Amino acid sequence: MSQDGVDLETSLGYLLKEASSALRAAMEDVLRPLGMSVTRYSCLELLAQRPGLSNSELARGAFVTRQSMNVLLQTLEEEGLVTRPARAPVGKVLPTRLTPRGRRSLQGATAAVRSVEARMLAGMGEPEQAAAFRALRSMVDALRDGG
Amino acid sequence: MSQDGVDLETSLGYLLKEASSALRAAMEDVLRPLGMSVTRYSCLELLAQRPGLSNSELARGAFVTRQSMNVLLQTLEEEGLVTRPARAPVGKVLPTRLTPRGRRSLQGATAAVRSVEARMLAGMGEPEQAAAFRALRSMVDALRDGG
DNA sequence: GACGGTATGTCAGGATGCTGACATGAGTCA
DNA sequence: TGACTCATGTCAGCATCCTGACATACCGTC
Repeated sequence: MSQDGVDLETSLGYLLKEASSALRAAMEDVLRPLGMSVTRYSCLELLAQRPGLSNSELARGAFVTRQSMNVLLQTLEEEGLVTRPARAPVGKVLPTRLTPRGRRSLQGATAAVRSVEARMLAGMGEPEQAAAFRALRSMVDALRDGG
Repeated sequence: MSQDGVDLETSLGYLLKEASSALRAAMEDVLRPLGMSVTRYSCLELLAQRPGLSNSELARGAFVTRQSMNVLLQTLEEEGLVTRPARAPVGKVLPTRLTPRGRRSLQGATAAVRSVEARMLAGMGEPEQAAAFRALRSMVDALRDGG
C-alpha cells in the first residue's frame, strides 16, 4: 500500500466487509478439499438444523435468491443429498429434507467450519464475543427497518 | 420461518454474514438511484483517499480480483472518471487517479453511504462501537495468519 | 551479472448468481 | 363468491465475478 488509512481503516462498515470476506475465504479454503462450496454447505446446514425448510426459506437463510437456491436444490436432489416431495402437500411449498447421505456429507464440512469459527474467535474472551454479538445484531436490526 | 434458531442464530460467523449482507443491500439501495454499484463506489472512494493506487491494490481494497477490477477501471476510464498513464512510469504498475469528473461523481455517493453507515450505528454508543471495532479486527487478524 | 521468487497487467473461458417474468396457491376483505 | 394482495416455484436471459494462463518487471541472493 502506498499510504496508511485515512478513513477507510476507521470505518466499521469497511471492517465489517473485511471480516466477512476473510471468513468466507477461510471457509472456502477448508471446504474445497471436501468438494463443497459455502452456499452448498449453508444449505445443508440449514436443513440439518431446520428440517422441512422450503426453497425460499433456504434462499433467505443462505443469502442468495430463490432462483439460485432452486438450481442448487436440483443438483443436491440429483446427487441424493436431499429429498423433496414431487407434489406440494400444501400450497406450492416443497419442504426439503436431508437424506442420510446428505447428513453424512455434511458431517465433515460442519467440523471444518466449526474449526474456522473457533480460530476466528481465538484471542477473544467470552465477554468480548458477547459484545460483538450484540453490536452486530444491533447493526442488522438498524439496517433492516430503515430499508 | 418454521422454527426459531437452534444454533445458527447463536453463531457469530452467521451473524457476521448477515450484517455484511444487510449493509451491502442497504448500500445498493442508496447507490442505485445514483447509477452506481458498490464495487464502483468502493473503487472511487479508494482512489479519493489514496490517489495513485494500482489496479491490484484497488482490487484487494474492494475485495474483488485483479481481473474484475481491471475491466471496471477500463469502464471508468472510458467514462472519464479516472485516468491511467498509457505506459507504466516504473515496473508494470499503472497508478490510477480520479479526474475532477470522477470526484464529482463520487460526492453524492459518499454522502449516501455515510448516511447508511450512520443508520447502521444508530443505537450504539461510542464504547460499543469501539468494542465492535476491536472484535472485528481481532477476527480478521486471527483468520489471516491461519490462512 | 545471472537467477529464482514474487507481483503485476491482461487475455480467454467458464461458473455462479441475479433480474425479469409467469402461473399457481393461500389469505384478506368487501 | 370474486377481486386483490402476497408468497412461492420455476423458466429464460444476462451480468458479474472468478479460475487458469501468459508475458513482463522488480527484488533478493548468490
